[in-house]
Amino acid sequence: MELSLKIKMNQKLFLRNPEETELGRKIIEHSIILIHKIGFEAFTFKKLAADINTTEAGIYRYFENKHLLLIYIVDWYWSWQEYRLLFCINNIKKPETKLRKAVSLLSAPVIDDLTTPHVNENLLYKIVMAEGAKSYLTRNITEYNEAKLFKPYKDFCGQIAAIIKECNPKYKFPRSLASTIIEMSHSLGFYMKNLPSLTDFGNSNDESKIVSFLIDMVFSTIKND
Amino acid sequence: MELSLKIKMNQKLFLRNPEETELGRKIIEHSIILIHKIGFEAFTFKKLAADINTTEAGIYRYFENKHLLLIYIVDWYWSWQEYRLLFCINNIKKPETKLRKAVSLLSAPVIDDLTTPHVNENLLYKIVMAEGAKSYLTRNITEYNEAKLFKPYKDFCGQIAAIIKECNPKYKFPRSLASTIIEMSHSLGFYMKNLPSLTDFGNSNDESKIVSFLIDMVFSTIKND
DNA sequence: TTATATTTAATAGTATTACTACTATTTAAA
DNA sequence: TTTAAATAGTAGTAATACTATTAAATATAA
Repeated sequence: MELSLKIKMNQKLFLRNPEETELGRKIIEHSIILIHKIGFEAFTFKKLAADINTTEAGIYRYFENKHLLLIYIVDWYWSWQEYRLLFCINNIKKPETKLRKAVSLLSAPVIDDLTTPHVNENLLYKIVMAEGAKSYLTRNITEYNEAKLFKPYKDFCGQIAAIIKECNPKYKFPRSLASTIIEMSHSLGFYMKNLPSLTDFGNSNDESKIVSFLIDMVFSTIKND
Repeated sequence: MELSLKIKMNQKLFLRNPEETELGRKIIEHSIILIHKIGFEAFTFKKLAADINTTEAGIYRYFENKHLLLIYIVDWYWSWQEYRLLFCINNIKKPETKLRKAVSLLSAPVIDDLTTPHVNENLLYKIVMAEGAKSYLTRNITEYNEAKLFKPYKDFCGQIAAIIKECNPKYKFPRSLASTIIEMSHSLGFYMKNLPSLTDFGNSNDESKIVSFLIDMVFSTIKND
């Protein structure tokens, strides 16, 4: 069986849909590789153009600027994570088990999903960890939010919040706890590698410790009622 | 009584100490005002120079680039918060009370500290909320970390972790929990204003709800042993 | 088929940014 | 008073983030 996964993206992210042409797909594929390699600050459309044998203007026909391209790939990531989450908790009845799986999913290092040929999820995971916050830390946040550009992240947060509410319908702060889990699963992964003294894990590179910390915190919090 | 608070900053942050000259203090004062006004991305040394009647090159004599200036003011903020924390928990014996005070300190909106004439702490608090993560989300993180540029943030985290350990010496993840509190007190404040559906507070602008959420989470977590 | 739109792409520009090098001026020391 | 050290200003440059113009390819209509 050969599957190919396609995620429908918000039209306001691009001038022309990169999914629809060979050049567009190459832009996505190589922007992930290049941002991972040199970082978002040093990343330019000119360098990307050189990598895929097109011109700077060629890329501007797809994306208005590099920030919207970042939001595009970050949105793609959260949509993919939501799909993965729903897939992996399907048929599970116990909400506690679902929550445990969700936390593991977020903290475990990602391996490349072969149903998406032009997206390397492992690199994308690292980009979201190191640059993801920059997608919403912008002066345009209100405008972008009104255009629903942060919907995938919010939807994912909503899914986790719903599971938390299943575990304890009386718990007062399901959304805040959900964003805490999501945010910290990535932040602690970043800290562990770069600023290990902000964690209790050294730079052990052992993500299972992040899972232990978060699971303990989450279940203590929602059971304490 | 007239007090004047001075924080000793890491020498590697600057080429010439901005605390020591009138121009230097103006650079700090107006960079805070300008970054708050137009955001870190749009902020340039040229615009700052125009604001304080000097030249671009004049500012380059103090700071190598705008990113190091950002780290400077963010470092200043965390050093100041640590000083505030130690001041406000002084003479308090019960570690639980200390922890409660610490969380409130982090989430409450800051008012200008008059002992620091050239720093507007209220604006600085907003900058750290909206741009603070950019100080360490950089390709130079390893180099900067080796130069101890993130020490003030780590020290602050260490103080909170120590209080957590006082509350429950057996708790396994004091540092991770400390960074969670610090990170989320700011993130949730930002979300509440900009992406309210990621919280349970609407855009009520009521920071006391963040405090309730965090206090409940922290004490549930450390007591559950 | 030919003429004419329409789409697509490459070239060559511009304003701004992030610096650096050089020159002039002021201040301080010998 | 001379000289040197510190400070400030001017004028550049390479790169960035775009935009406007022009050229080529493709599709459609007469």
